Amino acid sequence: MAATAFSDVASIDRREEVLAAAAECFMRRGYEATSMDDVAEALGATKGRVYHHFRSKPELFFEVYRRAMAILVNGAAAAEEGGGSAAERLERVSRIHVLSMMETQTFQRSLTLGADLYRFGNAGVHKAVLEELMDIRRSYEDVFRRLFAEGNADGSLGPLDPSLAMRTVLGALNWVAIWYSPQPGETRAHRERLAEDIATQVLGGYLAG
Amino acid sequence: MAATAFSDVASIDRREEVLAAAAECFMRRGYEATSMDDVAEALGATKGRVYHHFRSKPELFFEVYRRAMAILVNGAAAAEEGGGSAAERLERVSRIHVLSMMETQTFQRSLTLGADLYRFGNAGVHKAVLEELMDIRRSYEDVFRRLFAEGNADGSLGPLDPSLAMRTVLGALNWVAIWYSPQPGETRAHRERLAEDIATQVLGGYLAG
DNA sequence: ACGGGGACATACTCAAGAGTATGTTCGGGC
DNA sequence: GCCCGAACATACTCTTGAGTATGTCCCCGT
Repeated sequence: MAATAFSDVASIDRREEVLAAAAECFMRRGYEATSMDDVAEALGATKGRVYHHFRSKPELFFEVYRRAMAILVNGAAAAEEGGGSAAERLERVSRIHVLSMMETQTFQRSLTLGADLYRFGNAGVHKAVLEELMDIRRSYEDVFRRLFAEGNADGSLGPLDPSLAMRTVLGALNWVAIWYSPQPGETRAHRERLAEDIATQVLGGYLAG
Repeated sequence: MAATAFSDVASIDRREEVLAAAAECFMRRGYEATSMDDVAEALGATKGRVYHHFRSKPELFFEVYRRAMAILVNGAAAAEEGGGSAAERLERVSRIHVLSMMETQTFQRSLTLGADLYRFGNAGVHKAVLEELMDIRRSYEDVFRRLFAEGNADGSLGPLDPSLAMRTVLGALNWVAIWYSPQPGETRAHRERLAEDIATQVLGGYLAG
């Protein structure tokens, strides 16, 4: 049983490798431009391995997307636990968000690709799954919307339209995944510092003044 | 001669139609997923027409990109002419930027696609052209960088890192092209009002204060 | 009125890529 | 020691799509 469990873990790791390679490829070439052979080549393997773990290209992509969203949702939940004013919680959530953009960049990039895919997804990709993915996205965005509304109520944030504020703030934060490129010799402390700077600057205009 | 000139104008318009259709397709499906047949179908024509005006798919895309950048560059130049403090000019440039994101959304979306293409552009697409396009982009970003630096000097903007500020602000502004969807019955006045709101909110955190 | 070229349409070629069908290997349970 | 299934690799099929080659229409100058 222990051996079986160990084997399962190893198996999961192998699947994880495929997922990570796929995220890398999707980030570099986009969804359509990425071939299953590309993913396999990034693994030093062949298509057989990829198709062994994932039924199809859309399913592979959806898993990458789900993983990316899970990272964000878990991060936000952890950041909200500490309590404090809406502004304080918003600041923590934003910092973790930026940190995720930097440290799991390849996965996070797939979020934009997924949104594009949904916007006018042609046939082939299952509408239902995309709908589900967009729901996850929306509920995550609601975290920000709610925090802005709360800040409006508790006075820690200035008067504003929560939806518009959410969009501009998330825009600035998400953009990090686009321009950020990890520097050689960079430590986690560097990234945390950068994330703090960015969050502070971005939220500066929304604080109660 | 007048007839010839008139004919040229008509000819240019026909080319322009292809360009606009291509921008629409690139926005909806992305670069790779867009086929030349898609563009033709959007025109109610065939590939023959597309290839008559543009040598290849990359060249077609590059033209869309160049057009998008030209709109931004011209807008920024016009917005800067009025003079005033760095903060005032920055506010005007930002407003026009957002307005362009909304009103020429299909073209503006290609900018992100182009950047992605450059990041790890595989063979086929000419590296030299992409390099040129990125130079245009960089010089446009320099407008913002310079305005932040000026604002730092003239005291109209708070102390900040111009490069980081440029990235966060442009992130928030560019994101508009991603979520914005024109509403039926929407007028230009609505968009100008929205652009003003967005620019004001985004820049709020950077003003001297 | 006619010859030529611009502005397309039609009909191909050829390669790439998604998905499949069928080996092959190798470790663990009996 | 044998067998079986997980975890791949190999070798196909079949469609899609970029690019090309060629035909057609029509307007414009001479």
